[in-house]
Amino acid sequence: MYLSEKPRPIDFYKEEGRDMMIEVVGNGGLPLQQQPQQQQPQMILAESSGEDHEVKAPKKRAETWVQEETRSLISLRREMDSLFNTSKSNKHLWEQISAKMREKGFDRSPTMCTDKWRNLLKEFKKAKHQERGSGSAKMSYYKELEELLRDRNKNAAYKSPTLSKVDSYIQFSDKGLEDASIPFGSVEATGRSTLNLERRLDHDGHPLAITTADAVAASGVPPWNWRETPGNGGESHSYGGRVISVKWGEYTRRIGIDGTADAIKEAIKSAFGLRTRRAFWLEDEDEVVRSLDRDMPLGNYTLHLDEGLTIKVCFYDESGRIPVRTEEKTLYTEEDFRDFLTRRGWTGLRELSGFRSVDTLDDLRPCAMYQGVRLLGD
DNA sequence: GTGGTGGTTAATGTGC
DNA sequence: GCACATTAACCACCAC
Repeated sequence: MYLSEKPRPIDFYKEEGRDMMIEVVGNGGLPLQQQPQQQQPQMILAESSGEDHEVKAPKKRAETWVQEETRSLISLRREMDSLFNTSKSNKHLWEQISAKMREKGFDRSPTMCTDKWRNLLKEFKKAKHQERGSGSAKMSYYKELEELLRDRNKNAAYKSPTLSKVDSYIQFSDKGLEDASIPFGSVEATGRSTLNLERRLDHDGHPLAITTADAVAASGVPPWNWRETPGNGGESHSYGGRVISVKWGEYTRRIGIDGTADAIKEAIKSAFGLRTRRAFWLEDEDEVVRSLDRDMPLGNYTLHLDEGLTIKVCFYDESGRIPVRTEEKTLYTEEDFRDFLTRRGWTGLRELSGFRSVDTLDDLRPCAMYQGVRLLGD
């Protein structure tokens, strides 16, 4: 299940010189990221002994990062923060972060991760200067950044030439946003926000157009992509329909269930900012999995996300005989699997121990090592 | 050469 | 359709 209705992010992998490129797998596979057909760039391929092919492309924005992506990035960057400052080059670290992002279902190249991180820091600083102590919504985006920077400050071993500059921004603490129960998202202190999805649903006459927004508003925490807009920040509507409480980790959301099953799913996805393909389900307090429908019992539910199936994939050089690198890949759906194969120009996988060929997700074995299988003649 | 940073450009979203 | 806001992507500069 892919939870975004938007087209996949256009990932112009940029390796050197900040030129836009398309990542090409080293063993001659198809580009990992492909251009939409309607906007095919002029390709200027630069062969470099079996390495990446560079592709110049007109500037094209990738899909805007959603909350879950941004939080993953911050989390990963935070985990590796100590490594960043002991290394001359951080390139490989960003590659690791990018790889982990992909494992989570987010196609973001190292450069995209780097740029996002830089832009986040810039926004963070800008917001602090402009909205010092205002308790604005934007500040809550950066609570985790603030914590990271504060951690750095505490860490005496950490020495960065830019630390002093960064630190000049982290003395600020927005008390209105210190509440750890507010996990993420843009929080307008006085009211509710609107969501892109909300408006889209509304225009489509979707039965959950109001339910989704109001159920989330009831939690007081709109999803990451919600924007504050003039005219909707003052009033707080209470939702009068059937509402369940859904818990995911430490986060709890109230979800309106007066719509169809699909609408309820959308509401859950919106409320938690879910954008990956991972399947999910709800269990009640007796750990009974409940189907989503308007007649489901009211009460408290726990959200469970599919853990996926992780395999190892060994990539070979153009001769197909010399292993070049190994990647871990987590797959959630058959569609995920097919997409993974298609991007590399593979028709299936072959298990290295036993040489069993696999072309469906169900036949994959967790943690097993595979190599790509191409069509004969390719 | 690389990373950090500030500033800028431009694609895209949003409101009217 | 236009104006404006947001933000991904890019550039230039500096420090090391």
